Amino acid sequence: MTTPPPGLRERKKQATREALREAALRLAVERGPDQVRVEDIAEAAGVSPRTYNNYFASREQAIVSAVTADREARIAAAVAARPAGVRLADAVTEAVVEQYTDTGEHAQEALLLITSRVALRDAYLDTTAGIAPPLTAVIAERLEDVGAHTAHTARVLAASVAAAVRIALEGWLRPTSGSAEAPGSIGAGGLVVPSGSLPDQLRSALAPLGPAFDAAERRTQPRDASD
Amino acid sequence: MTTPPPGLRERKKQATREALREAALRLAVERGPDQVRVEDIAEAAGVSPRTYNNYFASREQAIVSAVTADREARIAAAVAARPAGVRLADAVTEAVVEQYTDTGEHAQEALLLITSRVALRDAYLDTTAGIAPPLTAVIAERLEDVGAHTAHTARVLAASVAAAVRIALEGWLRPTSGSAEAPGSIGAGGLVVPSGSLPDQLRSALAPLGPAFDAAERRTQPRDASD
DNA sequence: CAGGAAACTTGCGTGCACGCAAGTTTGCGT
DNA sequence: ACGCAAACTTGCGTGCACGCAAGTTTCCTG
Repeated sequence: MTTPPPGLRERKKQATREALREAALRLAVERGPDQVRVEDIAEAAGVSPRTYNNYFASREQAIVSAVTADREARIAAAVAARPAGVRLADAVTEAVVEQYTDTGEHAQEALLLITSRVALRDAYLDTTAGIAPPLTAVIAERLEDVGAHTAHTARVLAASVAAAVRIALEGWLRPTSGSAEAPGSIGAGGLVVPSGSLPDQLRSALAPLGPAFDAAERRTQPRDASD
Repeated sequence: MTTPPPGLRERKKQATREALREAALRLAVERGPDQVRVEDIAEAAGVSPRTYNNYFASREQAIVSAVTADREARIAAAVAARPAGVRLADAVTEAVVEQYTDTGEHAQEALLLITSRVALRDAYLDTTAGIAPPLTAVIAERLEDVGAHTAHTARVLAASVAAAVRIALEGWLRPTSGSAEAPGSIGAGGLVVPSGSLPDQLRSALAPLGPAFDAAERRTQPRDASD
């Protein structure tokens, strides 16, 4: 199920993707993000510029993906790894915190780079949307009910988590000035917490969703209170 | 506060934006979306192409915005208009349903056009993100607690609503047929008209968030159970 | 072990987003 | 009333996303 035959073709594809990721990040760090053209990345990875954006839709995406990589899959796996007894809300929260705080080795340097450019920051924030699909799957699995209604609920919850994570990240790397506030809207709580620790931001952003998770769990397993 | 003196400059700006919206939609309906260039829209609105995308970041955005227009503000207003007694979750749900089902006059034709092109469909879905900021403000106002914590909660809830709405819309116009229609004929044979009631989709997508709203409300007004 | 289909790469061409630096208009203070 | 400063428009140039139509590699089936 995981890899029946990995397929030679598929491995080359992943290798190319990885090469592009690495090249994009390396060049961005070396020269500064604005001095890197798609052509350069493609050349460093040994493919044509046209092939480059068969893999990435934007220059920023390539750089950022070197950091986010397979974070989506990791989060889902981390949730699945939690024992079935714990509150689903807690399982998700801890899994998210775990995967976002464990930045890895050179990721720190990359994050510094990312925060330095608005376009990169935005691309990084956009990656949060990517955690929804795998989260949907793993949440649906926890809500063992197989009804279509449950599937729908899982999807909404996963998307909400993604949105909350995005908000947390936005708050965390707030020191940026470029804000795209909607015109005509009143100051919607403009005074947000001066970025504290990332785990705290994540937890407090996810907290409001707790009751929604609890209710969803209760609907499918009302009997299971002390198991 | 709402309109001290609108300012002459600001009105011209809005007029230009409106002209671009209208021109974009009209041309797209007349010729088919792929036969409309930014240059055409700009010319029809009487501005330069460069000015055009001081207003819109993409061609699709201009077309879609003619339909969505000030839906964001309307939703927020609709929420604010509900009596303070009702469940916040219900207020939000009904406001959203109200504003999305009331398609308006010629919006039906436009929606047909939008569903016919993937790029337009995506742009339309992206507009759901725009309802979050005004929703945040109005939700925060309902949760009368002034703490920063409440502001944060409001933001997360608003973003979750936006995500849920997006999911509902995705499900609504799911029939993602290829629709590689030949240029020049719109509404020829690709009846992509999604069935299923949109209000139902919206309600069931928003339902899972109900408990989260309830909990948020309870936190700020715990005494008020039989008022 | 061929043969062929499906997938992937790539050169080419088009339209577009956006930075930059004038030029022009609006609005305000003196 | 006058002129200044900020905001808006716009021509120009650059890099990029992406459709299209070969050419090439991988994989499967008879």
